[in-house]
Amino acid sequence: MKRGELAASSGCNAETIRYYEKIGLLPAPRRAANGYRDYDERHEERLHFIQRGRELGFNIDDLKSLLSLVDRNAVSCHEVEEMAKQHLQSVRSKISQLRRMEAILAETISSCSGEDVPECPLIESLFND
Amino acid sequence: MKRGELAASSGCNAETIRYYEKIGLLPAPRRAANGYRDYDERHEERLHFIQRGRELGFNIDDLKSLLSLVDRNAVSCHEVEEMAKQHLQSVRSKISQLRRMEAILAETISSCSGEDVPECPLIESLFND
DNA sequence: TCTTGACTCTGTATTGGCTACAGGGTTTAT
DNA sequence: ATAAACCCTGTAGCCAATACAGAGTCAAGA
Repeated sequence: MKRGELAASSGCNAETIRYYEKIGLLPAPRRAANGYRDYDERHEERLHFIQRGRELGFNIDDLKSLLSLVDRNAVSCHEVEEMAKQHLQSVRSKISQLRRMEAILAETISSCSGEDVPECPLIESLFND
Repeated sequence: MKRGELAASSGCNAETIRYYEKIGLLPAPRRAANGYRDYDERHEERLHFIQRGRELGFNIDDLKSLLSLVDRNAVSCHEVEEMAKQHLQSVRSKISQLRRMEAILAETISSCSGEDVPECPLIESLFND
């Protein structure tokens, strides 16, 4: 499986795959005679893991730890749980931040006359605390 | 008002103030005899505007547009409303994405035994699906 | 008065997580 | 046979800051 094929099957950008290899997230695959990377299903699985993790907001270092746990073949459920809990907390705080933003935006928009007047409540809400 | 004072009064990092000037978001202030930047209340207000906007998730370009409307002294409420609406939409989509993450994380954590077993539901949920 | 520390100046490098490009080689389809 | 589409490498760029190096300036204490 060449890089472009893995990219297509995973939906991951082909350059990103090379990047993941460079930073040590995805192991370097064996090379075909022509020098092309040759991936197998294990790479596919691992890339999928990485993609899922990224979607869920784990950063590269988180994923390195998670994958090192996997690689040791001695996954301590407890360690993983701890990371996930911390992560859940940060997700929840992001949600509440965004909710505040949402409320303010929605409110100021609703108070907007939509006319060509110099008094725009949105602009004003940005100036005045 | 020197840079450090503006930084202290606004809570903005002093380097960030210089950065905002460099990218044309905050106008260059006049210089004191010693070459130090000398800010006035107008800079303070504008920086506050920028900070509020960034908090609300507007990016630098958004803020440039908003500030150019302000500077033209011809704020069209309608233009601003459009930007805010688009932005509100993106905020809402971020929220719903995070909600999904939250649900998956919460679910997998709750299915976690917490023991030192090699079958970790969280890890598995990242591999499978 | 001297000195020490805190500030300011400039330009540049670094961060994270990619993405894009330049300049070459190879494969595939027509 | 040739053109398009892929692959290789290394490097530069993106956003929104942040940090650092090396120099100048200022205010307070000994």
